[in-house]
Amino acid sequence: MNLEERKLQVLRAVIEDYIATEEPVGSKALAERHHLGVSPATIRNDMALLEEEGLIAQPHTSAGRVPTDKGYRLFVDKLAALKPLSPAERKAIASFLEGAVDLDDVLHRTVRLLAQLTRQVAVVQYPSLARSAVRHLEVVHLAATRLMLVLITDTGRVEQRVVELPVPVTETLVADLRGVLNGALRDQKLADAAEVVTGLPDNTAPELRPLLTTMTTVLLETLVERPEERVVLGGTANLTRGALDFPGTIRPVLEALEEQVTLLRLIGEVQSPSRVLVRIGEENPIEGLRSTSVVSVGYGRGDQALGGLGVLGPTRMDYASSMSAVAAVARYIGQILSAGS
Amino acid sequence: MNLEERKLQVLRAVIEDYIATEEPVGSKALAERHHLGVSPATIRNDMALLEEEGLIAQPHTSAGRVPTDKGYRLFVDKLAALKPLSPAERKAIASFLEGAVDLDDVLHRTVRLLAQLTRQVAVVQYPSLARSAVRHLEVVHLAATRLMLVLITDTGRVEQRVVELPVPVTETLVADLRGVLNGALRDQKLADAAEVVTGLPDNTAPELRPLLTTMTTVLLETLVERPEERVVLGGTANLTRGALDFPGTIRPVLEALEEQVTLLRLIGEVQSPSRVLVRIGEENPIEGLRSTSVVSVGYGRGDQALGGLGVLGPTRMDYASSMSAVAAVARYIGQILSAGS
DNA sequence: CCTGGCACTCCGCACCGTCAAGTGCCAGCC
DNA sequence: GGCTGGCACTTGACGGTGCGGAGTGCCAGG
Repeated sequence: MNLEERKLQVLRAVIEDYIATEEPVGSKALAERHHLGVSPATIRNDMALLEEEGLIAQPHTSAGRVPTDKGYRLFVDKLAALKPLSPAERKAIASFLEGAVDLDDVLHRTVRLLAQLTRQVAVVQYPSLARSAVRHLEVVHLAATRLMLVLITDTGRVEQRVVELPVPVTETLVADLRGVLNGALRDQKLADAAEVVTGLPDNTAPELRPLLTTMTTVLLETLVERPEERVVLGGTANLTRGALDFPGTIRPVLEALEEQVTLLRLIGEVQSPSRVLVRIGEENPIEGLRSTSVVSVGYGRGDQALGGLGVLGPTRMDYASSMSAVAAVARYIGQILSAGS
Repeated sequence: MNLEERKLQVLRAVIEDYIATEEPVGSKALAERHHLGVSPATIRNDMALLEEEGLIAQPHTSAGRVPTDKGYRLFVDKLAALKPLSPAERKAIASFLEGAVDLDDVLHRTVRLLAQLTRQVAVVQYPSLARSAVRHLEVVHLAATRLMLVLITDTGRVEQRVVELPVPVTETLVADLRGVLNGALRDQKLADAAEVVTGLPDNTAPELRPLLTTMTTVLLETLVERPEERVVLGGTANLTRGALDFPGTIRPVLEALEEQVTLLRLIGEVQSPSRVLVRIGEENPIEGLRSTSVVSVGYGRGDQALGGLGVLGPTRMDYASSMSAVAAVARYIGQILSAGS
């Protein structure tokens, strides 16, 4: 085995031991636990080289080595073999998710499952409204001047909005409205809905127009221009495990996790369902999460991403397991949402 | 001022100082900061008596005194004057909550508001389904053998459930069903819905019966027998403040907060909207929350409780402020839900 | 019944020496 | 050239020690 190769082996060994023990790892321990076939002294030389390259670092002179973000990055890119899930884990996924009664239920179960599987903080995004299609649009006549618009998507999301009208409307008018809206929007992607909707009032019977204009305004505003993206969070108790323990470190993380928008940036950015994205420490876009890593992936039907999900933990985490768990769960969710519920 | 009276003053002073400083408070400090008109020596005697009664305790010999759960209890019952909110706080409440577009939005804003106001963990329960009334019941014809039941309550909750049918149904049949269900259930309390619903199939046209039976089963099962009570949680980052800092203490709390059922027990138990309930440390029904206190109250329309909300923090918390904040927010929510949205 | 004084207790902190782990470097060896 | 054992050096962790301060309980006197 040549030098380059062995250096990588050493890096892998350092990372694996560090993940297992949470303590800086020294040359002697490495030589014992991994059969690299060379002496501690040689390993020391290799480590010195790795340190020069910025892949590992010492907390202080004469302590063991600790992987740097850059080291983890190399590890994830080149060295981490995807760890297939154990049969027990596969079974856990299946049994955990079956029996969910609706979308809320599916996603809440998912987040718990992920948190349990990876022993980390889990985040799951609701299927993006923009990328869902309209399955049905219901208009409910709550009162003379008050309607409720209920949007049901093909991913099972149900969004509602109350609309106050300037003038009273009759039940038959509402029925007409319902017909027009459904006819125009059914099976349309919400992303495409904007133009369909704006053109609507021009092509309909005059008596419907004022009403239709009001409704389309609401539709546009609440569902298209400012689509409500939601996320579910779970497993925060896992933050108290491990090196993130002392309070100064946990705090900014908890604060960041309270912001919906932050979470969305974390896992909601467009990403393909097939590629797991790993953000390590400083690579993270969000201040306060610079000491954590995020493993995320999109889920969806086929190659089309409907939303994202992922886990968050200390940079010192088991990337291989997390990546495969996240990928597996995303596949399941994709299937469930395709089956329709 | 007689002895009994002064002892209580001393207790109050101990609690106030302890809350402010988070450190055991000694006789000398008390004599200086509060003008009790007696010397430290006298206060020492009083403190010895208070300690005998179990109201305060010393962490160790020759340290200052710390209030016990029992001490806090007495304080809350007898000594804590309700602290009226500052105008700034009132304004914050109003501006925070106005502009909410739907129930989800109202409750999410509420939980953030409470967390911010009290600088503690906040919990808000969705209006109980059982105690809400049906405003509208929509049946959506998704596919030949698949219907979606959408329940809209007078508190703004929208619950949906997909129902698979054994046989295909026509659109007109669905319309009839919708009519029957709405006619029977509109404005009924969900708690009373069970008997109304069970009697339905007997009194309708024969062609509707099988369908109606299926639907009523679902209705009963999902909405009446197992009504989904939901809660929103916020401000967990506040746990990292103060004496709850070291990780061993924070962990069980975070774990307890992850359980929906636990949260429900915490604030969802029937409680009148007018009486603020305070549970101090060991009084808490939930293992893992024995080092925290919970301040909760019901909110609703008039005297009828629709749900609960509250805050959770270390036993060493500002009970007076928390109680008034919780009460004030509950009043607001009650109003908003009564106004209807 | 309150007060000042006093002896006592105990924690927190700083200091210190020892220990073990780990390193870098060097000379020697294959 | 590359690996190895040996060795001197550095440094944090740990346990013991001593001191100062805060706080107490008790007592005698007003």
